[in-house]
Amino acid sequence: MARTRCYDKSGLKKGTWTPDEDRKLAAYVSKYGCWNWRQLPKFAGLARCGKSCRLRWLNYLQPNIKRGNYTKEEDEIIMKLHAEIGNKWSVIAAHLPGRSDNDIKNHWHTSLKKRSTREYSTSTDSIKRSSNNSYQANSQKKRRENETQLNANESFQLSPMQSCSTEVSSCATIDQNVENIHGEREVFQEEIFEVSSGSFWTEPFLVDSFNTASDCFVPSFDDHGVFVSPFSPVMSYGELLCSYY
DNA sequence: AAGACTTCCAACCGCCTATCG
DNA sequence: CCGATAGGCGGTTGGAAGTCT
Repeated sequence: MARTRCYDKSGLKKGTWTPDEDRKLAAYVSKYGCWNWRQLPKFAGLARCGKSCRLRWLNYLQPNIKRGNYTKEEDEIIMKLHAEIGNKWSVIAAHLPGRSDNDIKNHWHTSLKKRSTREYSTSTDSIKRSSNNSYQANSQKKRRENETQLNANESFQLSPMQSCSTEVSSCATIDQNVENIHGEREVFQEEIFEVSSGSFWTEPFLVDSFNTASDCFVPSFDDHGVFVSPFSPVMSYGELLCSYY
């Protein structure tokens, strides 16, 4: 399922994320937020590109992310929105709290697309019958699309999961105890990236300070070293990792 | 049992837009 | 205005896992 691990020309790692990388990223973003995705991996001790880190965080590591087990209601919402606005996965994701656009996209391509095609083919006859009203229907649909887009944008802005800045602020108010990750102190290859001298915004990430208390969300890990989300009611990242490792 | 084929999904890639100096 | 940089999005791919023959 996962891609093989390899390194690109600049020495950045590609492919499957290891539990260790997940811990580093989750711990860093939970504590400091995503202040700059391109610089972040450097400070988090990751040999990854910023985009890769961002994707990993948004799709798997961030709090209250849901995995698998789409409900009937969620399926219907996806089908309905897709029929209205097309492949606007981020907009659709804004209507499904806890679901990432990538996850929804995959779900669409793997199961809903076929279902949609089937339903479309069975309803073709009725569509033909109603073709006389197609012009009216189109203009109504366009209006709906605009409204949907506006609504989606509003909820997108309000969603704590979607914006970087809200991630930072919300993360900064949740309790942190990174020392409990894997039941041990996190040990990084790079002990200290730079001498600490000020606020987070000017201060490079001091990895060894994980054992200090702060107000961030803590990605906790159970005895087996798997991530346990304190938020997800459906499937924690720990459950996901359990299925892998 | 084993090879071929299919399904599923994590992750990458390239493009677009926004922001900043 | 323009170029550089960063974030975000949608399309696509690689490959493990499952199923079929």
